[in-house]
Amino acid sequence: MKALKTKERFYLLAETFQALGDSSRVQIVWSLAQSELSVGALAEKHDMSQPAVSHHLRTLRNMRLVKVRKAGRTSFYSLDDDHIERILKEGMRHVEDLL
Amino acid sequence: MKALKTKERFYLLAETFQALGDSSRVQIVWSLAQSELSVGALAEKHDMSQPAVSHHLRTLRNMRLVKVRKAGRTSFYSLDDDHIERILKEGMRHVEDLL
DNA sequence: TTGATATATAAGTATACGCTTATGTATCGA
DNA sequence: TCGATACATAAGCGTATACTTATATATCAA
Repeated sequence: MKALKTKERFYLLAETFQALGDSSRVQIVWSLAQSELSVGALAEKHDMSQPAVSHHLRTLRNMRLVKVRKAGRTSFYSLDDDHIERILKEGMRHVEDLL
Repeated sequence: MKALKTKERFYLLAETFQALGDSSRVQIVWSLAQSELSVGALAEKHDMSQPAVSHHLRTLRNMRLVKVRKAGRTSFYSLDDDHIERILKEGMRHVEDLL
């Protein structure tokens, strides 16, 4: 698995950015960069339906941007690794320069 | 223009990542991180049609990820600022961890 | 000016995506 | 066990996006 073709790496890279390329998802990820949150808490915080949040979290999980910790019937989500927050912050710095 | 609403900043952030969230575009941007290139050179390098490349470059220009320098009938593209390359590299580090 | 080159734009089409509504699954409390 | 809670998944719909083909604009060379 180590010797993945260059094209496939770029494909994964694009998929990663695409996962962040939605207003709802990037706000979810931003919230998770501050603290671990449950699905319901995310839905309430961002005024979204529970299925919509769940769907977005699956997209983010697929790209390993977030991870789950299950406790009883509650699923707590958090960022999967340190890269994610750096990508977000660097992206936000770019956006701030646009203003 | 400085006091942009939080929601709008996240919307721009999502648009920025979305611009990078395509396999063709992210490869184009990666190439431009190495050197300035013309539209034709990019089309040849990545085996894409000229209109397709031009269209992608417009998307990237809209988010100020790339900039143009015109010389005669040739348009040379390069990255717009330093954030872009850092976002790419950090994203690639995340992807490498997936392998 | 004429033809060729380099890029940009437009129109049309096929696919992908995000939302809502409805339903399924698992866990807890009584 | 039964009902309620928390989350996940499925289906369906409307919109957005990425490509190709065709055409427009601008510059250079002769």
